[in-house]
Amino acid sequence: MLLKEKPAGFHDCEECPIRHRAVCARCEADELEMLEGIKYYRSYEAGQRIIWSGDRMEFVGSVVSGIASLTQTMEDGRTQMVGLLLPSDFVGRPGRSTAAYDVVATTDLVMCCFRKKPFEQMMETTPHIAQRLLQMTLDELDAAREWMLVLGRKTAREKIASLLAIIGRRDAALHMARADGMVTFDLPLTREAMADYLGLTLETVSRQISALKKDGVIQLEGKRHVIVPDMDRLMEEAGDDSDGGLLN
Amino acid sequence: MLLKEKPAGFHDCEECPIRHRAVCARCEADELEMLEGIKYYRSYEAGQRIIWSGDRMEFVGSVVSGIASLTQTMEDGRTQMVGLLLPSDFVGRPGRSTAAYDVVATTDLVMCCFRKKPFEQMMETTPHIAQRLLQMTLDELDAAREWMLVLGRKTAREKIASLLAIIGRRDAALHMARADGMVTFDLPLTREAMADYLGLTLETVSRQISALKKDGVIQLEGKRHVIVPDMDRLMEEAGDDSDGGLLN
DNA sequence: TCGCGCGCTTGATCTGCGTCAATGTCAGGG
DNA sequence: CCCTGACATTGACGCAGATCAAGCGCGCGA
Repeated sequence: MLLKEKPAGFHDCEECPIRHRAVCARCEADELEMLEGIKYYRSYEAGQRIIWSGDRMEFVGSVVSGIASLTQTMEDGRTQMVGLLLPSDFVGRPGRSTAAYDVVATTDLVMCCFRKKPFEQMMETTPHIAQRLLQMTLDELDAAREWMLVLGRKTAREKIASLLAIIGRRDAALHMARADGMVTFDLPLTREAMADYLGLTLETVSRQISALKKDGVIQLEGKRHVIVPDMDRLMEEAGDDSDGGLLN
Repeated sequence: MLLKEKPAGFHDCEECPIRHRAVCARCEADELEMLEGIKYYRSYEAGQRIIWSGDRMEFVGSVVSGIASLTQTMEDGRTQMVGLLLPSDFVGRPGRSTAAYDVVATTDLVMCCFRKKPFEQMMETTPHIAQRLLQMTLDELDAAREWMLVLGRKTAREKIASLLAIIGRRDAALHMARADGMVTFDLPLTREAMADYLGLTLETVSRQISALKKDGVIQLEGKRHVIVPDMDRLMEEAGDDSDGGLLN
């Protein structure tokens, strides 16, 4: 759905992720903003497909709120999620005209979009955009490669722990670590989506979550709300020696 | 080993991959060339480790000849290859000071290196470099994500077929397709390296290669030389619906 | 020329996870 | 209130691929 107004809580350039964390490290978004009809907001419902693999890409943009996922599917239906897009993450590929993966709204979602052609022209005349995009793309590449280790070499239990650690870490950074060291968050994914991300079946995901719960690594409230009493323990379960953050 | 001379066959900027396929889409390498001591060549022997994960990165560069691989290793020794670097591929990450993965020379290798600091300064003043690097990084990201599907969802047989298809395709493009449609190449990897790339054990790699041979999908001359009578058949075995090339 | 070691193959057995199937839980709608 | 459908859990069973182990082929240095 195309939004006539900027979504509530997002005024002008100020809170727009393009400005803060994505393209516009030095406020090129202001300039984009001024170009009539280039920038617009759009909302999607959970489960809605935003882009089909192979489609023409009409826009690039970034996630304002909600979660989207990049997935690849084989003819026989096997699917693998290849990227999890969180608020401020960039979608699309300057210089390529057709999409390489499906993009699906995993939760209700608001995107901030730019028409592709003018954006590309903008990129050529405004060096900071390319430099900023390069940094973001390198971050995504690192994340993808870290995930390759998870997919290729970790056990089901370690996979689950890795996923929980990533989501937990991100949430801890967002909401500040709690005094008692506990980390708490809602899982934004169904068991099936987790399975697609981890290269498992949903049954295995469910079993391993139950096992982690039984062993006291996590606690559950309902199906989706996770409490991690000891983040270090969780990361140990994940077989994780990395610091997880981007150290630079 | 630091080379005093440019390696045979590589004169000035002309054949340097930085010029042709990597950073220097519009000949910035000429400028770099002029900066004393910034650019140099270096050779490594097969098996030699070029960079340890966590090390300070002193340089960025690109592969001139040979094959390098990016690998991640867990404390217990499980390792996953997260990238295969072929001639013209870029190594290193502007803006980050420590390496995130091990880089290992899989074959004898020659690299073309730039000292990192001056290269970064160069990038700020020469927009085309960042734009070129962005395109390359996006390509690598696509490759990494395609590989996530292989790691997460494909069977051992499909994994092997996928790897052979990638190498074969690349080689076919390089040496031009043969009239009879056969594709022929040498495997640049040991069975163990293939296993690390595919998230398998070397025994499984060996067995599946034998199986593909028995079924007539490939032929072998010695251990390493592969003949693919029918590339389409191989790609079918790989479960591959993608075009493989970058369509743009 | 021989022996040594490395890369590779092949066999036997084990096991983690996929598969199939039944059941549980909960929110929303009539 | 119950019915329905989406999501999740749990159990029984089988198989692809890991693990353990033995042996092969070939290049290389003594």
